[in-house]
Amino acid sequence: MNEAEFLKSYDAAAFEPYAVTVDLVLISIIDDQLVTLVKRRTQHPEIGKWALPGGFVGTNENLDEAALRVLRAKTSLDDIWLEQLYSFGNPKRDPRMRVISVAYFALLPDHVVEDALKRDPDLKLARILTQDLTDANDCAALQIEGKGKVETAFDHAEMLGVAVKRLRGKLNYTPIALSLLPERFTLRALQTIHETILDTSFNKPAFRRRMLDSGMIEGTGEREPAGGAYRPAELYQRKPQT
Amino acid sequence: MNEAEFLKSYDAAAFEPYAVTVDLVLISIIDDQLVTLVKRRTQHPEIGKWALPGGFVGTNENLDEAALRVLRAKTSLDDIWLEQLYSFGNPKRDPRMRVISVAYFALLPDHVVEDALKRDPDLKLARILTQDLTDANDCAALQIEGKGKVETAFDHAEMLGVAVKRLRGKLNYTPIALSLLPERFTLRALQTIHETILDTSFNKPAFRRRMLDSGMIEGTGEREPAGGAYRPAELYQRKPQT
DNA sequence: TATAGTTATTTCTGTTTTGCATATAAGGAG
DNA sequence: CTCCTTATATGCAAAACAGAAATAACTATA
Repeated sequence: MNEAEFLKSYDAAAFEPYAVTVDLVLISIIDDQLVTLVKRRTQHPEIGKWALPGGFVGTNENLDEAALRVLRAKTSLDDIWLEQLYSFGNPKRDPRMRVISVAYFALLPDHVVEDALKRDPDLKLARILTQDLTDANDCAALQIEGKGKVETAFDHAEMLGVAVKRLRGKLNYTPIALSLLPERFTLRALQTIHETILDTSFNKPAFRRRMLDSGMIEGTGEREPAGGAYRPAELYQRKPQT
Repeated sequence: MNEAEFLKSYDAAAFEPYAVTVDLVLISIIDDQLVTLVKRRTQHPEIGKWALPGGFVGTNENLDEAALRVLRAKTSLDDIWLEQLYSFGNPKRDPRMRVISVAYFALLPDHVVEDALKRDPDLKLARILTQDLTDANDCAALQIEGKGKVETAFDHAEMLGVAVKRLRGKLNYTPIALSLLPERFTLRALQTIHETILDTSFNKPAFRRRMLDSGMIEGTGEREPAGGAYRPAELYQRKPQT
């Protein structure tokens, strides 16, 4: 379609009934596995498939507010990091009508996930299978409990893939991983988070140095409660922004 | 607004006449200055202010296609790098109606800019003033010729700011800067591009090494045409993806 | 009370990267 | 042929980094 053809359809386009929605990729790490919150669709279209939580953008709220509202409905929301991810507007992405969806992306510490699962019994936890996420393929697959791969609704597999890629990219130069941990944490916990997200393993002293030198965290002189039969680790915390 | 209140307004929200548009931040570097293409608004609202080129998303095209169509209308488009930037949906951003705008971001080599200015005589070149772009402020100001700062329409200053920040962020780990250069270029030209975008200066041998080691470019054995009274530099080109 | 087992933390050492200074090369002008 | 300018290569010290090894702190058990 060139510019001239487009202009002819201009008025129609401007008033075609669009819907604008937000969809939330709510990522956490539980038992050293990358997981996300999904709901099973109970209606057509895409009935039976797994979908990200989402909702329409309200008349008087901006996009961030809509995302926060949906997030607040799912979680108790104390200090959740949330950012806009990408917008999806394929004309065929929803067969009912033209829907533009703005995907948002949040990281939840595990206790927030527990809370979310309690509040909304339809929410389920799905493991994100990153093997399917390659340079050539932006989509991630999901696995629910031991069931093997499950089908994802609409273009939500693509949203998941973009979220994981963004997460991986930001890990190196932002304190984003701290959003997955409680306020005080051990270096081992932080390293496990990094390793799970990037699907690699790191040398321990090197990782320690990298984190401390980055200025994102600082030691609190305190130790973790001595539970196991080993030396308790020091607790660290986020360093206030410079 | 909580979930219950929102649900009451649900049906209305779904069919409120939204418009979805794309706006293009078309960045180039001319005479060692960061510039972008803008049009002066001739109608209310925001009459007289400077706006980014944009257009409605058509009924049967996805967001990328809409952005490409608008870009194609402005340029001869041979091998332009284009990516989605961010979506803006403040309810008050356009007083006429609710408009969700998906901002896209492209880098144009200077000959493409010349072409664009010829095709659309309303397009003007504006210098991007990055001094106004700080950690606390996402907005960039514009300057047209020698006129000093000009006023920007809608939330376009914010779009510009986000674009410059994205550009700066990607410079280090992607071949994005090559989009601003012809196919073959000298290392000096590439360094000037980097310096202009980041508003710093680099050590020459170090920059050379960094670029060559990054694997993004490779030498072509050829030299630039010997024009000035000095040794002609070797011409480099983008290395095909590994 | 000692000792083994486990993990945390620090120290040490060699390697790689980086910034900068210097030297050399290639062209034109006079 | 000499001078001037810029490109490119080389050399070196400082800084950043990775990994191995040593040490510390704790529990459990003999």
